[in-house]
Amino acid sequence: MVAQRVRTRFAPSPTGYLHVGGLRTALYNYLFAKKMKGDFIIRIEDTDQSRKVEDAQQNLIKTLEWAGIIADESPEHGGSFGSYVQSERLHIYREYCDRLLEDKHAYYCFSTSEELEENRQLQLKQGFQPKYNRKWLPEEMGGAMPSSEIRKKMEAGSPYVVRMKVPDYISVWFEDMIRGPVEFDSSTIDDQVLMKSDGFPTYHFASVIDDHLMEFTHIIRGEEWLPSMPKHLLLYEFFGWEPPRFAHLPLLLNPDRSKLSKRQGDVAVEDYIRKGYSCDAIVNFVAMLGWNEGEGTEQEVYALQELIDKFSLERVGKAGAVFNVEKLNWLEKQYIKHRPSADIINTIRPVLAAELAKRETLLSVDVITGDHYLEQVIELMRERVGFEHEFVTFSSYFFFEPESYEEEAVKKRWIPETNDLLREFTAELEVLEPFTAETIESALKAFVAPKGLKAAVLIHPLRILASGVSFGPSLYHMLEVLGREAVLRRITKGIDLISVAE
RNA sequence: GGCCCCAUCGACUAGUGGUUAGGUCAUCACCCUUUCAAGGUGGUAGCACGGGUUCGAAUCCCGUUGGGGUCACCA
Repeated sequence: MVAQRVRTRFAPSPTGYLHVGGLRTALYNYLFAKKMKGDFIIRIEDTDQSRKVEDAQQNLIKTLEWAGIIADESPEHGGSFGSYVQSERLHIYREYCDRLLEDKHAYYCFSTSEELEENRQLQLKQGFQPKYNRKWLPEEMGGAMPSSEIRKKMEAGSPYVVRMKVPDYISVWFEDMIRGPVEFDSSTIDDQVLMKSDGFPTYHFASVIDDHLMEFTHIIRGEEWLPSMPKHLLLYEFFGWEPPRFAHLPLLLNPDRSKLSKRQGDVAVEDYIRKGYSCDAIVNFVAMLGWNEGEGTEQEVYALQELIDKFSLERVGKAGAVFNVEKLNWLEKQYIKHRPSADIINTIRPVLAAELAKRETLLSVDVITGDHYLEQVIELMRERVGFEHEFVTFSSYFFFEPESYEEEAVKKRWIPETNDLLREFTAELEVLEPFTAETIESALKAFVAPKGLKAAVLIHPLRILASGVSFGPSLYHMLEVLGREAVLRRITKGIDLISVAE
């Protein structure tokens, strides 16, 4: 057999936002395809019109692209295997359904949902596993329903579904690329509905047909699909198609080890984007949830291209992984530490603009929105923030006057002489030339030494007056960036306020 | 409940018969230090249990327990 070009897919249903588990599934499909020099495709599974959400499709694709996962073929970009939206392929499913009907691998079923439910309850009460009772299985297929009855219903225009006829007592086997051999007994499988009464196919039917027609070589999906493998395999067999290779990924888990879900934290990728996580960190983090390079590697930080180069399905683990935000936070910090300031400026400028629209600043807007100023703030703060937007929000004193002073810190750092010392030192700052971290530092030390005081008696009050808070970057550098005018203004104002307070 | 999957520190994991069971996050202590971070050093902490196989099991087999998934005209 000639080696085929690898084709993988991510097939979400447009019912809302992109789930982080979905992101990982998409990512692994993408990484595997790219690693194998193949194609990654997005297909939209919208066979349930009732759950369809407006704009979900575009959002899904947009979010994947945000993460750097670009499809080679998709509803948005086209491709030669379209349409990539299942609701636009109804005629195809109809055609293949007819084939199954003709070959006696499927049959019409006119049972109503009430009837089905009644049957289920009855079986439950009798202690049986609930299963479709095959009431409408035709006589010629081994059932009890005469074809005349079926014809009568048809002619009356009664609503129906099409079910697949699962053979009794055969074993279905396949080799999962992650889990190895898995075996099922067909007697535990229900006669799955293939076509719903609204004329739409079910997931199971549509995905098998599309996976074959779109020539996917590998199906990489979540473990929750493992139990429906026999249905899918049987369909391949009915059609005489060779199934692709399958890999079922372990689930992403809540801290309590149940399937990752809302209610126990955020599950939408959009939630994390909104909080300020970068695509670098999210992708890196999610990639490591279930995959690792192995072989004694101690690397934790991987760029997307690096993941592509190193990815392999063999190194995907079998056990579920807890989505641990702590480590994600750490990763985010790693990226912030090393990201070029120009990139950071691009993302924080809008944040700053939004703040500026809300609040007055006494600083020069031209200066504080300029590259030079922002770059200085970034270099002072990059090891102290958890998210990029915190360059603005966490250290707002670089852009706005402090509105209050940390009470505890004032109490701790103020002695009776503090304000007098501050006044005296201010006079020196006024004439200091140039006004740099270096000169401020030596001025302060020279000021304090003859008095037999420690630098700390001024350092802490200065920080509090200049920033409003007791923590932050190097004081001297902070004052330099703020500039003489702002520093003097803040000290003067602060002395007044704090004197009054005492 | 039936079926299926899974099982190394609190979390993510390395480990494929012989290791003082390694790394990262978190946590604790110390160092650095004007604060907060960052960084450095060190520490606490793990092979679910029971049987086999073997000279030797975290590693192989069986069972138990535990966890999870799935049993729709949803995907």
